[in-house]
Amino acid sequence: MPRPLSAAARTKMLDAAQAIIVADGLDACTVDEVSRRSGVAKTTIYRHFTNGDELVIHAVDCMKADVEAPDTGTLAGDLRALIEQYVGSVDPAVSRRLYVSMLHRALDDPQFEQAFYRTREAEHGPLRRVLQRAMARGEVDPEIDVTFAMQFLQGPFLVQHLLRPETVVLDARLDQLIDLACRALAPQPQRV
Amino acid sequence: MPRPLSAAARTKMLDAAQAIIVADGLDACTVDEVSRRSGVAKTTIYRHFTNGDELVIHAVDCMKADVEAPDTGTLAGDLRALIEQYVGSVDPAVSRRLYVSMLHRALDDPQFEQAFYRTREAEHGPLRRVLQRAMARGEVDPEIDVTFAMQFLQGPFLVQHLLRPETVVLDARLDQLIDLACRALAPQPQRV
DNA sequence: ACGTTGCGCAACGGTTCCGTAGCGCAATAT
DNA sequence: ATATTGCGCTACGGAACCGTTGCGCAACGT
Repeated sequence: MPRPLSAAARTKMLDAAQAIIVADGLDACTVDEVSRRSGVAKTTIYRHFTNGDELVIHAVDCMKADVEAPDTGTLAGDLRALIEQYVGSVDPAVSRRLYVSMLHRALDDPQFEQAFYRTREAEHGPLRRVLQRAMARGEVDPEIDVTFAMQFLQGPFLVQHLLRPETVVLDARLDQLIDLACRALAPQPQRV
Repeated sequence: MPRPLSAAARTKMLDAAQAIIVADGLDACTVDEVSRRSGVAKTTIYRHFTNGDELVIHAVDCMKADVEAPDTGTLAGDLRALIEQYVGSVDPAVSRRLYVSMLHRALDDPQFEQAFYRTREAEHGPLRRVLQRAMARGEVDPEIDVTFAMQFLQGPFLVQHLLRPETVVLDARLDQLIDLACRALAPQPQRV
């Protein structure tokens, strides 16, 4: 039985990779830098991962914010709880940086594209559950498709997150935003 | 009076830069590559621009899609017309690539950040005008802030554009999307 | 206890991009 | 007509990454 790869070294380099990503961004997370900051030899890194991208992707995969689907009884309440969980568990600036960098790498690299989708799914799974519950309660127009409603809900927050980083997310507008979204998705009472 | 820099050379290199950006993306638009594909010597490029970034930014600034604010009489109609103009004037794949790359570079470079905002403003200025007209007509709840409504309208399309490139924008969902957005922004008739 | 084998270290070759230098040529302002 | 000066060419030095090699050491399985 061959001697197994050292779990300690693996931990050290993945930890360092994550630290680098948080501190300096995904692009600063190079093999040389991980080696330098972790104390793990570069050769060892290549014994654990076939190339640098694999290392980075593994590190990113371990960084998913775990958000749970709340159940406050109303869609608006659930949305608010979801967002509070989210902004409480990750630094918006770091998250934004990582998001953009992943999106960028995903342009040319299917590996990163899939990793990006995994992260997205982990973050938006709870949203989907919340939404489906709201639909079951009749809070959402039954003609509206779930995926479609998801896009609709994510949209304004994505704009805030990506394009308006200077705006604090949890300001007075949040309620208005949630209110508008719920209003849009609500079943139409009278006409049509 | 010193001999002026050659306008012909400048045109050639800017054209080449744009061609590269469209064909292979912003990251492929390097000084060496522009020199190679334009036939303009690298040294000449540096006589026209202080560094490679300036060249790229100039090229990008000349690539803005010029969209005009339509006036169909209704917010929904204007929105639809705007989107049709947009998808008719730029290749979504190219636009998406450029958008993400600019966003990425803007993370660390204020020059690119400003260039990105300029492009955004050029594209979304018409949207703002359309929206303001709708507000003047009373199609939008007067309590809603313009910038806020902008974010709300852009959001779902940004999601489509950035995250769901496989989805064609002009499918049946477009009407539904516009319908939902208008529904959300409409003045509340009865309660509250 | 022994030998296999992963680990650390240092260095290398390769690639890509940056920005610069030196030189001959040709266009242009006067 | 001539001198100035931008242009093209080739090459260079430097930086950042990548992935690999060779070697001595130490840890782990048998």
